[in-house]
Amino acid sequence: MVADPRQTNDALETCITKGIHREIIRTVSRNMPDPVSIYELADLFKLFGDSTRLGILWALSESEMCVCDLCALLRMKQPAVSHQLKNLKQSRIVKSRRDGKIVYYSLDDDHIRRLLNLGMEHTQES
Amino acid sequence: MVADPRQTNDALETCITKGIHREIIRTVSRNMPDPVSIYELADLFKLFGDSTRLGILWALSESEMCVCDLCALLRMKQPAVSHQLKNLKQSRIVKSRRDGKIVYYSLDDDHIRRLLNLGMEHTQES
DNA sequence: ACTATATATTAATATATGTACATATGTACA
DNA sequence: TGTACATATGTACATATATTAATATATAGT
Repeated sequence: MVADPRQTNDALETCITKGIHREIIRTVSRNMPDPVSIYELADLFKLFGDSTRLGILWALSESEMCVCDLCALLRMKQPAVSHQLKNLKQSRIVKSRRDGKIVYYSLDDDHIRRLLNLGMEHTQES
Repeated sequence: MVADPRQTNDALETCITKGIHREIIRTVSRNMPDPVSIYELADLFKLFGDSTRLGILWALSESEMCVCDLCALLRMKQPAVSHQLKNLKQSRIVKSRRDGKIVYYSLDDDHIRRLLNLGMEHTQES
């Protein structure tokens, strides 16, 4: 929960020693995204922050796959996979297409793949 | 919780109709990162998946700031800020330096800034 | 229409996570 | 060394989130 950064007038008095870095606070405050954007971004990352979903996402970054394939690959129960796919689809991280009985899932756009790779770069480097 | 994708032999039998897309599963399975990497990556993204921390991170992407500054900017209680900074620091997302009584925090490396921007790009575009 | 299979949904429970409060630690300065 | 301030930590509580099992829906083929 983030307070609205556009109303920081009295917040500047929060510090006991009041005037510390007032200029920085004002400047940063002007450049902060609005709270709604922060929320939406947090919701995006939240979905990346679970190894189950991340496994699904990584798999889909390699190839379009059906639910059944994902179950086999990740050794998960089908309802669990469907459940996570639903979350991911609602946030437009993955998309699906149906071919008869089978529903194929894939990443919604290339940002997702780039986020995965960039994140992995960071965790692997140190 | 992700099962070890290197042991998918019998998992291939999970589907009732057994042989669906066996080749895809084998190929993707070979390209999956090991489970530990998936976990670490999930832990990274988990920390991005909260609007409180994301506010802190965005602020720090604009400028190095002390705890007190962050409290004022985000209108949060000091222990709450410190608590999140501790999490972020443990995962090497932020780093700190002390100057007398004051501890300054900043982003640990440029991957973090790029992840923030890339994520924001994705949420803003649709 | 009936059956089998692939996927989706629902509800219950367990677990993880953030928050708030009290308190502790560390640093500077008198 | 004693006081004030900046930051850190620990615990309890509330809430969010994942997981599971049971069940429902949708589609294809007979």
